[in-house]
Amino acid sequence: MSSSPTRKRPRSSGDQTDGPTTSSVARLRAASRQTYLRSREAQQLARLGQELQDERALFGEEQLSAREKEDLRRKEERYRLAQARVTLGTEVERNESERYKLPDIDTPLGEERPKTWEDEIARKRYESRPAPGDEMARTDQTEWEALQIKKGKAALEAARGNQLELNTLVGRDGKPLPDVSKLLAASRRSEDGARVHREAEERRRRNMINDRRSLPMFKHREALVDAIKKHQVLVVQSETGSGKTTQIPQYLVEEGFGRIVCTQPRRVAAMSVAARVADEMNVKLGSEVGYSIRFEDCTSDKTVIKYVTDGMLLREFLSQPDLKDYDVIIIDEAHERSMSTDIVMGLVKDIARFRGDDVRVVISSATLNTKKFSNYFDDAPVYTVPGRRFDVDILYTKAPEADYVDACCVTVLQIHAKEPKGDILVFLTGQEEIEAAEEMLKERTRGSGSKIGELIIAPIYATLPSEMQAKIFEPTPEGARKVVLATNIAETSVTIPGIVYVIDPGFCKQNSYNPKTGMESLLVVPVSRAGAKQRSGRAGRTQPGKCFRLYTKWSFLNEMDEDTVPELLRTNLCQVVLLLLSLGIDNLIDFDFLDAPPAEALLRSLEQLYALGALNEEGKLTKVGRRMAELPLDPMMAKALLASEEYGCSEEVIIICAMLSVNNAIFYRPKDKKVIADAARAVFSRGGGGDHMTLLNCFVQWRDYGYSHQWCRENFVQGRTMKRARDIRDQLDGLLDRVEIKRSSVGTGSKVPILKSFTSGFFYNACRLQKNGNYRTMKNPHTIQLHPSSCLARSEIRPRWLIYHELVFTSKEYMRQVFDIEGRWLFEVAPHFYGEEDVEDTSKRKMPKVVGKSGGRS
DNA sequence: GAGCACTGC
Repeated sequence: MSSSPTRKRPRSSGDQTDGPTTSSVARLRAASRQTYLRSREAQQLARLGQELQDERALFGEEQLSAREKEDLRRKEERYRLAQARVTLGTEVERNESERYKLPDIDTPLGEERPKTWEDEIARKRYESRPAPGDEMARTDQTEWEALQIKKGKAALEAARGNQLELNTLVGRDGKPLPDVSKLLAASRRSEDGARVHREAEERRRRNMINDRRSLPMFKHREALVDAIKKHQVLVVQSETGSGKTTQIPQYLVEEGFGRIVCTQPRRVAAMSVAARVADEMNVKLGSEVGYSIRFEDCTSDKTVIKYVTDGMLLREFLSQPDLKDYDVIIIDEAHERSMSTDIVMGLVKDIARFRGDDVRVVISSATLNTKKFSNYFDDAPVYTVPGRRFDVDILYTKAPEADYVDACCVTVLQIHAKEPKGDILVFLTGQEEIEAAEEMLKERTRGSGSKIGELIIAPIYATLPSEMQAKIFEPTPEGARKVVLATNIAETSVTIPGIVYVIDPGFCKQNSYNPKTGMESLLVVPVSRAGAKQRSGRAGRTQPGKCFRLYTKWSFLNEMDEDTVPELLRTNLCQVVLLLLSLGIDNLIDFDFLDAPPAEALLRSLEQLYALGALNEEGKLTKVGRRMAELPLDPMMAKALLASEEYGCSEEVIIICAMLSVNNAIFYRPKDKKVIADAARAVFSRGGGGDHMTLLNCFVQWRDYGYSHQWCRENFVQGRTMKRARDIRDQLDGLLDRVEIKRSSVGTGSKVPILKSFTSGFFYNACRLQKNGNYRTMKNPHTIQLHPSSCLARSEIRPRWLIYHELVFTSKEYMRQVFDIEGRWLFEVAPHFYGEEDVEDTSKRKMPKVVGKSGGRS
């Protein structure tokens, strides 16, 4: 239709600054998708039934392996249950008494309540945590992380093209094999086993040594070590698969360098790389080689190579501003430009000057744009090591695509029909699109099952429960093809084996922060050229691949940004500013950032910190500020926690802070069980107090049930997320002494002190009900909506005053995580911020005036 | 009356 090469899309990056303008095409698309999704829900059950029939018809019982049979049986059971549920359907409320309930655990006073199997599991899990430093310390990680490590190892091997190693991690039946260490333990039971194991172990070691020697990095060993000896700061540029992360630290140790720290942007990477290096060096993980991540320090006095998350290293600056414990600091994956990496680089640049020849710095990046890093570090030399990856054919469309979800499905089907064997990875922006694409693909492959091979559809996004995420790692059966529908989680965080084709529509959801309004926006924007390259690279990990870009080459060259805007330039800086101040960096405007954030964002952060009492009039850190900086929380939450001491409810407040820290991923809401899931959730909201008390009730109930996984399933709560909240709660609990907060609890039924504590931290986020039913913020008057996920969005009564946890612009300007307060609390907790006249109950006096005026307002 | 990319301490 149009000859112009612009692509139709819901919102382009240009719209961001123009405010919430939506093109009519996008509106229509959104509307039709809504309708589609609604009708889809009704079809869901019928489809499951159909699926079962198909499966029975396609593969008779005799062709199935034991595992597939088991799967089928489960599916049938699920179908039976789902059908039974539908007949109950909307009568859930009334039939409450007939539904399955957890056994009553109330017991007479003074009696210990009987141990249920959940308790037993919780206890075992707890007790089985190995001490730090244990071999292959698989400590208190979630299944997801355990899986990730396996995957990380497999990916590492796959990147080296070593099929043998891969097979030792994933068996032929697709089940991940147990750890080497577990195999070892098992085989030790017999003499024979011990011999078999020894031989296998020797073979494995020989292979590993050969592997190390065959890495591209190996040829550069001497030159690289020399360069590091010669130059204080060295930038190493190399593609993934060259072995830089695992090899450089080993080379340095072999050459007699002292203690080495290497940062990683992700926890799992730090753990899996450390495990790999310990294995290669034939030492116990946690001894000479270790890792340190939040909740888990797996290092010892002997540790010479330590892998840490960049956020962790940032925290280390607090206790050791010159990092004198380390002789070499390696900043890996610098090209990702995570917020912590950027700050760490700024601080490392500083200590490099301060410490002089006593420290070595290596910046490691995968992009070609290493010039920037080099310039930043006073023209440090760049050492380039070629990577080892396979060619990827890049294909563009001739004309822009109007509906990229549809275009993705068409491309998938084309690949499936015409291209040789190999799995497909599709990048979409979010859960909604992934679900829509999944449906579309299922619809279109229905009935063609026998003509072309089976198409296995596997979605993956961060909030998908871990059991379902595991599907993407299952090997594709012979004759079938797997298509993975992913968010940008698959760009960096997750590596999926066997991908040969990548489909890239060129969009992703990106968060950006507006310091003026304090609003975050989560909008669909075009990816950068660097992002597109990253995506296409996912096709060439194990063999040559193809990448289908659903946009024109012209768009790629002319419309896309070179690089993704660094995170530091599009986030709320309060926490960063507080950290830098507590490191004694007072003049933030002059701090040497790789890319300096807008001065406005810095000023707004300083203003907020001042309002919270973290700074005094001179902009110097106060005692309150120093205590706040100790807490791994957003300053507002940190303030709420400090205030909780006064209100005698620190126990409750740390729970809520922990629950707020895990991102909106607590309540799971399957499409086909919305009603039940919502009902389960509503129970936690009884007793009022908004979303904050809902979160507290949820956690407390989970705890009362022995942190049971079964309880989570019953209540549509994500166990993985709760586990994380518990870890954060425990960490905060451990920090209470350090920031001198007494443990205190208000017990049940008393919510006012808790809400007042949060008001002390979040008074800036107060808003008031307008006559037209909307809410308007107190500062920077602005009309905002209650997010539909809030428990208050459903209630009949609209509270006069609300405080929100965060403001996010998606389709509208929404406040998320909200609780109701009394206006006078604002004056009570923040008299420096609100006048008495701001918060007095003006309903009687001013109402007529407001009514008269409200017609012409936004 | 209607919705949540991804990390990290």
